[in-house]
Amino acid sequence: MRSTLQPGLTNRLTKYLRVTQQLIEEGRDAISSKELGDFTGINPVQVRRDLNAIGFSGTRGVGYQAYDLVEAVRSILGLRQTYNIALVGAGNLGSAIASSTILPKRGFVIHDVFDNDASKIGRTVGNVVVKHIDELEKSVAEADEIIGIIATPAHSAQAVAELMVEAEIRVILNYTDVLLHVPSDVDIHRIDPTAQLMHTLYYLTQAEGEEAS
Amino acid sequence: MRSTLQPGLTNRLTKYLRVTQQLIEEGRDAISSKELGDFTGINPVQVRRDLNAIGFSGTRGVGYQAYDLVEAVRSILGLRQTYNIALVGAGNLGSAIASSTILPKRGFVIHDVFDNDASKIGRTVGNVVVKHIDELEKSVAEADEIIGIIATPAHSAQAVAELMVEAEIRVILNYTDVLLHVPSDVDIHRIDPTAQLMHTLYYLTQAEGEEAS
DNA sequence: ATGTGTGAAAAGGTTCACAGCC
DNA sequence: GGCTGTGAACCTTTTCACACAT
Repeated sequence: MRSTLQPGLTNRLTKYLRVTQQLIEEGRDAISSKELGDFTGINPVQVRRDLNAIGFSGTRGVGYQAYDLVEAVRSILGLRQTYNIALVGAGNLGSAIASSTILPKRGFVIHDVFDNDASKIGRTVGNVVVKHIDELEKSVAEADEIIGIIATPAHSAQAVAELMVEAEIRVILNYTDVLLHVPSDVDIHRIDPTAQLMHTLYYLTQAEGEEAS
Repeated sequence: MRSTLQPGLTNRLTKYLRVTQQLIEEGRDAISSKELGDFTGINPVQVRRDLNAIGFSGTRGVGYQAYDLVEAVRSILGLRQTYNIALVGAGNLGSAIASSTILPKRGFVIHDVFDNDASKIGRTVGNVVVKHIDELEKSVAEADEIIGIIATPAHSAQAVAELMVEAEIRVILNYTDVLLHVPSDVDIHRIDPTAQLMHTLYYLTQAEGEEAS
């Protein structure tokens, strides 16, 4: 509980956490810095320095104890509680998110799902019953939700974001491709698959131009 | 067409590109480095240095010309062609991805959709007819696809990845939460919303612990 | 042998400060 | 006034090299 960790470090720790959790599910026991590096795209030396920095040690010639590593990282990051999430949009995308196993595995629970389409209200997606968007503020307050997910058509996204801000949501995951305008104390994260594609394709096409050997 | 740009730079350029394209859609004409910084989370000074590095200039007191900026970045990154994509999984998630506007806007076309569920074959998602997964290799070769998206249930993901590798797909976008094991010349990108959440929540909860004023 | 731990050097990013053009 | 352009100091990350434990 000492001073705040650096942004880069915490970001990398979350990556180690996800990879290690998955490897544990595959039945793995010990994990090397090289493996963590391969799966996260982070340099193995950096991995070792990071784990060292949070006071976690491996055994030479073997690697790091997977289960202990997960516990160490979770306790350092303070990720021991679960967070309730408000999801807006009960279409294909919203349904997919609500039934995904990714969120619950990391301590996130889709606690409420909202839509403005009367035909969807009352249906069940994932484990929850879809409510009308008008109930958002009340539900968010009741379930103490600080995270919201926008999975609506693009044209509704800004309006939904404003409702969320009004309801004191602090972090918004935006699955649409519109730029949301919100106060600066609200964190926006856009899920944009093209970001990674563009970056990767640049190197792929570069490499093709250099066929010389 | 000179030497390869640094990874960090290309990565940031894609962010400027996305934000600028969106602002243009909102009718904007000129954009300041501060705005680009706010929407991308990148330091404004860094933004100016980056644009300078690719030889793009703004006008003092005004900012950067949005349309020209998009063109400059696209030509530097070589993102002028369109790429055909093979999408596997025609459930809720696959349908959502196939009908999303994000990909086409950036030059990506969902050209083929596959599933192994007979009841889905022949249906239309987005603009394309769902084919049986057995046709993947042939379709990928015909449409020259080097990008694949996995939007299946988790238990099929590894098998699909292997089919894609077999079909010479080079870049895989993985929407499931399994760790895919593939040869190292294949790029895997996992769409994981929790990465950003965990990182953000760490700072949010830290801040709460420091209520001192 | 294999994989951690760590010093030292180099590269990349961030921040401050300020000059210069609209 | 507003915002770009850039030098200089500083911090973070990457990489090389090698000692050391199992």
